[in-house]
Amino acid sequence: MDSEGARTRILDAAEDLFYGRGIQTVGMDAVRSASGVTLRRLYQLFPSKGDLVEAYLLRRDARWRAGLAAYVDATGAAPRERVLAVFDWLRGWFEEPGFRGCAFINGFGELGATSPEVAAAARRHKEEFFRYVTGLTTAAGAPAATGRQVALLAEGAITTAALTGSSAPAGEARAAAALLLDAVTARR
Amino acid sequence: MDSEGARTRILDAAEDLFYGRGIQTVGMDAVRSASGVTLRRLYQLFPSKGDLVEAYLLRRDARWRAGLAAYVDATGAAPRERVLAVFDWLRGWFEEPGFRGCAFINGFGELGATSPEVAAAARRHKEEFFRYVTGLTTAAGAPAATGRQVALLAEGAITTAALTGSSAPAGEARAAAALLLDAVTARR
DNA sequence: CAGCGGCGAGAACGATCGTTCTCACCCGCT
DNA sequence: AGCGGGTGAGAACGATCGTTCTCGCCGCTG
Repeated sequence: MDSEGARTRILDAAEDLFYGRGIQTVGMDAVRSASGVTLRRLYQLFPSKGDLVEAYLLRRDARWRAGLAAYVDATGAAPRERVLAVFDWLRGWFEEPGFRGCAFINGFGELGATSPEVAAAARRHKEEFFRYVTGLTTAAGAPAATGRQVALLAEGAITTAALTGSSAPAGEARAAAALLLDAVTARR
Repeated sequence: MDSEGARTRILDAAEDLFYGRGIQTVGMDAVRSASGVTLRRLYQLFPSKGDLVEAYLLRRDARWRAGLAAYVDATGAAPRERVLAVFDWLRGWFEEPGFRGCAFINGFGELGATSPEVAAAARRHKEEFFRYVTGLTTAAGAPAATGRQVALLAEGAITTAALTGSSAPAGEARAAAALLLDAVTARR
């Protein structure tokens, strides 16, 4: 019963439930029974549901972006291929069982209007993602505007994949990104 | 108190509230007091909250797509400019006060996992939008794949504009769409 | 050994929400 | 005039949820 283990057990359960069913839909009791922890422990570690939601989003943001960066780094390819690797990673994500879109967009749609914390977490996540993609595209010799356009393609692919349940948008977005990159770096 | 007038008053209030604050956040009583209708009338016309939500999404889908199509038709320009007009219309939408992203993506994030009706409505809406955009791009001489890519750009612009509160994504997506169109129709 | 502080399990509380019911009232018909 | 059916306003009901409290138990300290 060390409190560190309980913390991650709780966060694991909360992530499964919040991401899979929505935040408002799952009650604290569901988190408790899924994590096997007692209700008192849960409230000791996360004094309110808002705190738990914030911790869930924070950890998911860090993991998501670290996973993407690790994949891109592992390709070790040329700058242009590193940009396109983002979409390969997205395809893999889309095909994971239980994929249900971007946790931050979902959370924003659900609570963005009523919870400033959730709205801010979603904004930070997208900001960091845009910054990361723009870093990749400028390394490939494209202007910053191209980075934002590539990020828009990724964004659209994520929500479209979630709605349609297909991973095809990853490939379509990837092809569009390649076209954009080539159109803009050809003048080197 | 004709029932037709009550119906639209209720739907107007429901749209304001559901879109502005989220579906689960607003109770039937809020819809009642905002519409000025009695609770009994409300349940006569919409026997359950799910029915009201469905009607809200249905009407919003029809209005949204009709507004877009009317704008594009009013430009009356060449096929290529008709595609780009979509993004001009999006910019105008983004700048409306109270803009909070796509009602269907928000609803899907909130209830997609628990309400098959909401999920289906969101899917139909995006399908119709993709079909419309693809129609515009094929009229401009581009293959169907380009249509889907342009739609992905629009999709990404919508959610990014909602999160950042800026209408800039409309312009960035528009420029990217122009590039895609030109790259693909140059070989005419 | 006696007492005490913390823990697990779950009941309890107060608020909210979707939905239905009560009750007084008014309208049109005979 | 009298009556029945529908209406408006809001109370009431049952369920759920976030949060806290109770109670019995265990291990530690003097």
